[in-house]
Amino acid sequence: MWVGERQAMARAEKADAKTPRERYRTQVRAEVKERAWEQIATAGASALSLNAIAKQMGMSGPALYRYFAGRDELITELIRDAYRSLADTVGAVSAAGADLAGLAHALRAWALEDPQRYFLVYGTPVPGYHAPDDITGISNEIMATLLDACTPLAPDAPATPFRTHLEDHRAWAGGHPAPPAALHRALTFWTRLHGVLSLELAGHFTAMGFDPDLFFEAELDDLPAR
Amino acid sequence: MWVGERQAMARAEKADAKTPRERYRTQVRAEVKERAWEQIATAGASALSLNAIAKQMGMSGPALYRYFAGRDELITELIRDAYRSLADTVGAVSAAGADLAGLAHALRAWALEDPQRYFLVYGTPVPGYHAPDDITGISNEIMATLLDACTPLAPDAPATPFRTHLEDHRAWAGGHPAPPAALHRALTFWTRLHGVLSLELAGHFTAMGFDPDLFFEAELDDLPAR
DNA sequence: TGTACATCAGTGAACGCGCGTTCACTGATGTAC
DNA sequence: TGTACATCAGTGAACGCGCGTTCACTGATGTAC
Repeated sequence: MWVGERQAMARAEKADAKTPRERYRTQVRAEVKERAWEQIATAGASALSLNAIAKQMGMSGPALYRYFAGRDELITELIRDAYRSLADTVGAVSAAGADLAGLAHALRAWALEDPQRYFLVYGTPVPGYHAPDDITGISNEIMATLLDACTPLAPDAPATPFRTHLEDHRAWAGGHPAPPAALHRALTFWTRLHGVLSLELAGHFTAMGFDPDLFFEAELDDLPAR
Repeated sequence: MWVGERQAMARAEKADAKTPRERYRTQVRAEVKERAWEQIATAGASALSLNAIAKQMGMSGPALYRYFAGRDELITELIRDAYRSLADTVGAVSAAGADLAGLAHALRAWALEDPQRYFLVYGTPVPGYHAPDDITGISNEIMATLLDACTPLAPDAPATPFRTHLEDHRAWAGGHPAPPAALHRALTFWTRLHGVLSLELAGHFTAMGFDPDLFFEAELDDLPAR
């Protein structure tokens, strides 16, 4: 899409509280991110380049500095959006009354939709990089959804060393009233699904020959006290 | 016993009976890799740079081309070494008679020793990169060790859809005579431990407050028919 | 309503950087007679 | 044993590249009177 066309589209949009310039800004920002995701999907997050995005959009490199303070801000924004998207996805499914299995399928669908987006959230960390604080909030939101789904299950689960440990270390639950067994179940749900999913997304199953869907389903059936 | 031991012996033989120049060569190659690992641990694999390594060793950049055809060959070699190290670690523990829990602890220790090395094997894949074929062999070796450990357990496990599916899709087991339930158990062992481990290594537990050791132990206790 | 001014998107040139990689060359080490 | 030659490690200059980022500037768009 070339520059004039974008401007024309922004002008054509009506009935918004925003000024045309503001609408144009958000639109360009969105397209920059769009191209960024494409680039990440193609060559990985470490290959993301502002200049390449600009070229792809038919603009010069420095133009993007009107929209992002720099490469780091763009990446941070993408990570934030990824978390946000996951939290929304899982939150919507939960609000629609899904059980744990429903959450699991939603999570898997979200991951398969864009594997590199999943890895931006749960993949190999870059040593030294620390995500901004507000992302912790979104992360807690996701956890809260899991806890909601786990709380009604098996309230009389037996105590174990880890569960009693969790009674004293439940800060991460952010005040959620889930019993220790539910906390444990949420953690297990999270880590086990991440285990299957990340290996599947990384392609470790492709050469092995079995059906990832069936394996995922089997792992779901084994979730404790589903 | 298995193929791995003979290969290890062959490698040990190869290190013998070398001319001084050959010994020097292997020594420099080893130091290059050493620095490479340090660099990866510090800034991640995508930041690995031949010139930086050379500078760190007090040589000029082009000197390294005596030892490696280029950056790609070095990275491939590092990945191979990582797989090799994991296969040897897990193979040695198995040869010493460890059970599944023993394997799990060895795996975790190996991962914690150098998280970025773990991620080089099981972390975010770089789109487009394909590991050379001989790595598949090492990967199979690791799987074989897991299968060895899983085979004697619960030979009369009930059939499930996935287990019957595995009966027809067991090529990845490389002719290993494990029954379907053992194949399933090996896969589950692998993915579940990867789930806990990779999230721990990526630092997702640190802000949560609970003790990763206890969680790992709890996950081990939940392994089916341990 | 038209005019004057302010705002802002986008450009092109430029800077400095570090990268991977090649090449012709020097000097040291090993080898054969 | 010493001498002549071959091998090989390492250097420094150089190439081309793409990156992030800054800067002064042009033109278009919005705003106030």
